Order: sequence, then structure tokens, then C-alpha cells
Amino acid sequence: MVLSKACTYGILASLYVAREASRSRGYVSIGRMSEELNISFHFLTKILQQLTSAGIITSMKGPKGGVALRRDPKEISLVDVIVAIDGMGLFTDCLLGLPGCGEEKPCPVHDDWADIRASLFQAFRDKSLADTALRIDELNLRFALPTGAKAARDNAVIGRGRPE
Amino acid sequence: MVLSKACTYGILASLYVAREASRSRGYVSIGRMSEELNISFHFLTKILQQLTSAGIITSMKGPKGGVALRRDPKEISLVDVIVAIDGMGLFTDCLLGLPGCGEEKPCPVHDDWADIRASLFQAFRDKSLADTALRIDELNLRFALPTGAKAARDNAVIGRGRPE
DNA sequence: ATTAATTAAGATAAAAGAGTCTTAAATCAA
DNA sequence: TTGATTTAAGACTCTTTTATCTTAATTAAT
Ligand code: SF4
Ligand code: SF4
Repeated sequence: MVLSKACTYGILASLYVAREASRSRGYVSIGRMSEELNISFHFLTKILQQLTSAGIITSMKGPKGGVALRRDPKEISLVDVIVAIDGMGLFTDCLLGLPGCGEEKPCPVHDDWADIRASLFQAFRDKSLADTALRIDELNLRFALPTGAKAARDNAVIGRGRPE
Repeated sequence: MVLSKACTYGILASLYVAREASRSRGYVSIGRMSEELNISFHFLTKILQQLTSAGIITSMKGPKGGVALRRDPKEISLVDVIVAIDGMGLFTDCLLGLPGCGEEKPCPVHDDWADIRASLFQAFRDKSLADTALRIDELNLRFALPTGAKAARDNAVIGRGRPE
């Protein structure tokens, strides 16, 4: 898997928060988010804690508490989120696991992999949470992870007006 | 990690076999290979068993036994090895883990990721074991995974004439 | 045939990743 | 202040991956 599960959850959650932030001010409840995204509450909490200590989100305890983006969603890239959870490995590691590799003594697949991982980095760096979340709304995309019957009911399409 | 450890070992081993095949005929001993590549013998054996059942290598028991490539190394691509061990997932899976994604309702990072994974596939498909192993010799590259003192001694540079 | 060498196969163990549960700490509202 | 709500933190469990160990099966050489 290219991104760890925790990392994809983190991205999804970040996008969710960015989306919520653009419509209603205040903190987004992790409980609610975990339900809508269909991600285990406690697991999601842990992931968000990583994002908190990475300075990407802030959190607040108590009623009306939750999490919120710390900076303008336009200024937060997907790379920021990925690095906060999975680290830079994806963009720096050697594909074949040979230590100490580099330009001097590159392994046989170096050139291709170096290009590809640079493209990956560039793509994620150029994609802000704001842009990405916006496109979700524009394209009326689904968002949450469907699992089971409940999921099929709940997550049909997110991005249209929801009750409440 | 993009490729599983087993998969990188499989690639390394395949290249090793391709390299040996080009100089001395016959089967390559897994025991010797595991020492030179610094990969656990039993683990490597299992990985090679996967390559065997995938039809990439043949094996032979007993003295003078070992493994050998089943086809011409020019006709075996890195994709073949990767798919045999890790499956097609890397080249088909959704980056964000959203099920049922595709061209119709693509997630926000679809276009970039689709391009990138296609490049990945192409790069690995166009790289044969023969080409890759050859380049290892040409560039006088190191090959094995160094670990610990013994490794530093043994694996200094492979690709030059070895004794015996 | 016997023996040694070597891969096959399966059981087991250790490590890492993913997920759950419990308790504590902070915050708001009454 | 009290109680309800919500995140923080850590212990714990489950699963997958990685690695090891043991036993069997096959082959070559004597
Ligand atoms: S592609 Fe570059 S970083 Fe990756 S193994 Fe080869 S030399 Fe190392
Ligand atoms: S990039 Fe394509 S395959 Fe990956 S999550 Fe988005 S829609 Fe799915």
C-alpha cells in the first residue's frame, strides 16, 4: 500500500474538516466525523492527534469541542498531511530498500523511480485541502468509506445539503 | 512502503539469478544467494517458491540444485516479479482506498495518481531482468543489502570478479 | 542402498500495523 | 459546583507481515 491506512484516513478527515470549515464556523466533532466517514472513532482520534502535534489542526475539549484547521485550507497541502502521518519516506525512500543509494551509485531503477516519486510529491504538494475539498463539492463526489449496509445508507452521496 | 519487503527481496533475487545465469550455467543455490544478498535463507526460500509457482523460475532439489530462470531474462520484466509477489494492487488500487472508484466518479487525486501509477507500471514493464542486471554490471553497482559488520565486509561491491 | 545436499512445506515466533477499550483531563452549561 | 460532553493518552487486542525453525521430500554422488 502506498499510503498507510492511517494516512488515507487522515487525508479524508482533513478534507472533511476543510469542507465543514467553509460552511459553518467552529470546531468539528470527531464523533460526528467518524460516523460520517465511517472510520473507527478511537482510531481517527489518534490520527487527528498526530495532525494536531504536527500543527495542522487544533483541538478543543468539552461540549462544542472538536478539531479545526490551524491554517487557511488554501495553505495546507496534501503533502503536509501525508508527511505528518507517514513521514517523508514515500518521497525519499529507495524503492528497493538499498541503503545509502543516491545519484552517485544509483540502483538500476533509480532514474524512473526518482522521476515518479518527484511527480508524486509535486502532485500532492500542489493540491491544497481547499482545492481538493472544493472539487469534491463541484463533482458531487462521494467521500466516506462505505462498509456494510449502514454505510450504504449513510454514505450514499455526501456533498449535497444534509439535514440539520 | 511501495513494495513489500518480500517483493524487493524477490526483485533482488531475480536480478541475482539473472546475473549468475549469464556467466555460469546451472542452478543457483538459494543458500549462497541468501548469504550474498544478506537475506534470511528461509524467508528467501519462501519468496522464491512464489516465483516458482508464478512460473518465473524453476527449482531443483538435491546437490547441484537451486533455482534458475524459467524464461529468457530478456523476456522477464520487473512487473512480472512484482505482480507475482505483491499482486497487481500497486497498479490498480485506489490511492485513498475508496472502493468502486474510477473514471466516472473519480476522487480528487484521481487524475494525478492514475498518471503516476501508469508511469510506474510502464517503467517496470519496460525493464527486463536482463537489462537491469546488465546495468548493474556496467555501472559496477552494489547489489546486496548491507547490514552489520559482516555485511560491510561481504557486500562491499558486487559486480567485480569474485574468488572461486 | 546410503549419504549428503538442497528445496518444499508447514508450524511457530516476533514485529509492525490497525483497531478497540478504558481512564483521565479539559471545557461548557446549568 | 456539578454533570455532561468531548478530546488526550495509554493499555490492550487482532491481523498481517516478516522472519525463524523443524521436518519432509527430492536429487546427486559414492
Ligand atoms: S531508485 Fe534510487 S533511491 Fe531507489 S533503490 Fe535505486 S538508487 Fe536507491
Ligand atoms: S485516484 Fe482514482 S483510484 Fe485513486 S481514490 Fe481517486 S478515484 Fe479512486
